[in-house]
Order: sequence, then C-alpha cells, then structure tokens
Amino acid sequence: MPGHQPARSRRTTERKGDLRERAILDTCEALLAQKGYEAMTVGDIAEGAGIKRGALYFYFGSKQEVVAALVARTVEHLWERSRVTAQADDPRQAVATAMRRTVELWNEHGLVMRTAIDLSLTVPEIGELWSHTADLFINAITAVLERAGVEPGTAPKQASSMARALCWMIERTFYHASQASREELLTASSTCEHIWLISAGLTA
Amino acid sequence: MPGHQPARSRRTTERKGDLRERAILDTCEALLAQKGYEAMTVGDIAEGAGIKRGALYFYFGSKQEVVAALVARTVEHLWERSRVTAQADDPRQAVATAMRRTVELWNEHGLVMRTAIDLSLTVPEIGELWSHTADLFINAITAVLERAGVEPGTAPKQASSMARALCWMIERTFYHASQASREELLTASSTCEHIWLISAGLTA
DNA sequence: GGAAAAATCTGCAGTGTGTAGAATTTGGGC
DNA sequence: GCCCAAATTCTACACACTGCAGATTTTTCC
Repeated sequence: MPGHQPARSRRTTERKGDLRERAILDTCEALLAQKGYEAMTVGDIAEGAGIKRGALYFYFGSKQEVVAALVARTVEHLWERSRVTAQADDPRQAVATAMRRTVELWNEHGLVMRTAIDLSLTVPEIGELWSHTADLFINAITAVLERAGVEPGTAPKQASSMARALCWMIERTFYHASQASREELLTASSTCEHIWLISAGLTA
Repeated sequence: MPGHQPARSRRTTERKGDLRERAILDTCEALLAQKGYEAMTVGDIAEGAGIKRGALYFYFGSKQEVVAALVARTVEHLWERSRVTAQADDPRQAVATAMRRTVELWNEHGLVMRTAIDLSLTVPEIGELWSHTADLFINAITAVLERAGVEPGTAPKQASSMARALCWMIERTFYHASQASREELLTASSTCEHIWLISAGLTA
C-alpha cells in the first residue's frame, strides 16, 4: 500500500490525493446512508469519488479500510469535542451537559456511529477505535458517579462497573433511537439521564 | 424453493431431510464459533453437513437464511423458557430470578445471541426475531418496575421507557461480558441487577 | 524542462454466490 | 419385488466482487 499510510509527512500544500481521499470518505458516508455497508461495493465508492475501482486501491486497501478511516475521522472529531467538555462541579449539571452533548453527537454522526458499532466486532481496527471511545465515556461517567458519592472501585456495585453498564445502556438506547427520529432521541436521552441520576444517588 | 418452506406438513416419521437440516444448523453454529459469520462460507457449511454446496440450496436460499433459521431455533427455545418464568410477588425476588435466568441463557446461547444482535440490522428476518425477543424482556421488566411502584406510562421517567433502557443495558452488557468469560458475565449480572433495583426504587 | 513521485487506468486471476437441469435415492402402493 | 412420484443430491454455468499487477498519465518540485 503505497501512498496513504502512517508516516506520511505532508507538505503544507495540499496534494490532489488529499482531496480525493476526502471525496472517497464523503462518498462512503453517503453510500452508507443510501444502501448500507453490505450492499455498498468498492466500485460504488470509487465511482462516487470520480475514479475507477483500481485507483481506489491506491488510497485504501479494502472496503473495510475505507470505512475504518471514515470512523476514525468522525471519532477524532468526537474526541476533540469531549476533550474540552466542561467538568461542572455539580454532578447534576455534569450529567445534563453530558447528555445534551451526546444527543448532539448522535444527531450529527449517528450513521457513522451505528456503523462503527456494527463493525467493531468484525473489523479489528474499528473495534479498537470504538472501544477507546467507549473508555472515554466510561471514565467520564465514573468520575461523575464518584463525585456524587458512589464508592470508587471495580466491584459490581462500585463506580467503575456501574459506569460501564450505564455507558452500554446509553450506547444501545441511542443506537436504536437515532434510527427512529430526533424526537425519539430526545426522550431516550431523558430516560437515560434519569437512570444515570438515580444510579448516582441523585434521586432529587 | 421446493421443499423446505412454510406449509410443510411433515409425516410423523422423520425424513432424511430433517436430519440434514439439523446437521446444517449444527454445522453453522460450530463454524460461527470457529471462524465467525463473515469468514464462514456456504461451501463450508455444506461440507460440514456432508453435502455439496448446491444441495444446501435445496434447504436454504442463502447463508443469511441458514443463520436466520439457527437464530429462530435458539430464540424459540428461549421463548419457551421465558413463558414459564415464575412471576414472583416480591419484585426483588423477580429481579434476582430474571437475572439468574438471563445469565444461564447467555452462557448456553451467547454465541448465537451475539450473532443475532450483529445481524439484526442487515438481515430483516433476524431483526424481526430479535426485536420480538427484546419486547418480551421489556414487557417483563416493565411489569416488575410497575409492581415496585414506578409510575406506569411511556414518558421518559415512567416504567415503559425505563424498562426499554434497562433492557438495552442488559443486552449490551451481557453481549460484551459473554465474549470475555463466565466470571465476567456474573459480575456484569450483579451490576445490572443493582442498577435495575435502584431504578425500581428498591435501594435496600 | 525534465526526472521522480503521485495518481490513475486496464485487465486478469481468484473466490464466492445463486440457479438450472440432470441424476440419484427414498418411500409407499400394488 | 416393481414402479412411480417425491425428495434429495450433484454437476456445471453465469455472474459479481475482490485484490493485484503492470502500463500509463499527471503532478510536483528543483
């Protein structure tokens, strides 16, 4: 695989290939929405990006690599955002903020996130990315739980384990809700927020 | 598709084809464990069942149909069991029983259940089966929540919505834990049980 | 202006799928 | 035991997609 891998120290000027690469990912995202992962063929992606199938293999080694790159692009954007997440002092506030932000994420990138989840088992690279992402969320939830008074630790009733379960709850609930509609996503968010608060002992 | 579809009123005596059909599903389950869905080929399944690839198409129209049938077989067995689920009067007891039973289910059929979840998006028939199964669980959880005093209804903080979120939490948590080990599954179960109880207001 | 690198194309070989049609086996009835 | 129809299985083919191997064209940069 010649031109696209890691240690590619690009010039300041943008090569033609950068444009093409972006076009490929954009097309991939569009096709994912149109026909789904299975039905989408490497030829389709290439055509959408304005090149022949063979040329696409100059950029990516396979369909899986293309999708992995798309997930990486999205997830990177997601990490950036969560890095600046305000860690409010009031846990209630922190939960509310986190859920609001999560709704935004799923509204904007629901499709790619669902795809990432679906493929995280079969495509190792995507699995890696997604489990890293999940860890970020789990850590954030853990922090909130502990700040709210939940006993730290990894035993079943302690913060870490509970955070993990809550993270999966949110992931799966949003996964389903984001397929339905934005309203669905909002009510799902309320429900998750409620359970999160209760689990943190903030029954208010 | 000649011989295997719906209205097949079989004799009491077992035809050769019944054996073959079971052999196909068994092989499919074994291969699923060995190499996973993607890597498993129709030829592999046929070979494992002792027939040529072409002959397999007499029984099933595609790989997806084979897996769907396997899921159906498993899920049917699952429904039977949950039909006789004792509806204990004490919610605490009901939750404990339900979780114990769920651990058993995932221990026995974890592989097929994970496969069903993975394919429920791409294979409509499997999606149907699985969403039906999820509904059973959601209804059961809803009943327990209501019996424990949670307000009935479908608004975010009411029983039905909460049950849905809890169901997804359990599904996803068990999905991950069952890939790791039985111990993992047990501690995951404790965590889920704890959150379920708290959500029901049974903080005891 | 001209090499070196980047980008693209064409064509081939391999693998898996689904189906058609022929051939074989099985189960009863007589 | 014989024969027919249904059930079961096989072989062979047409097709779609993949991944790669040169050959070819464009860009980039000195």
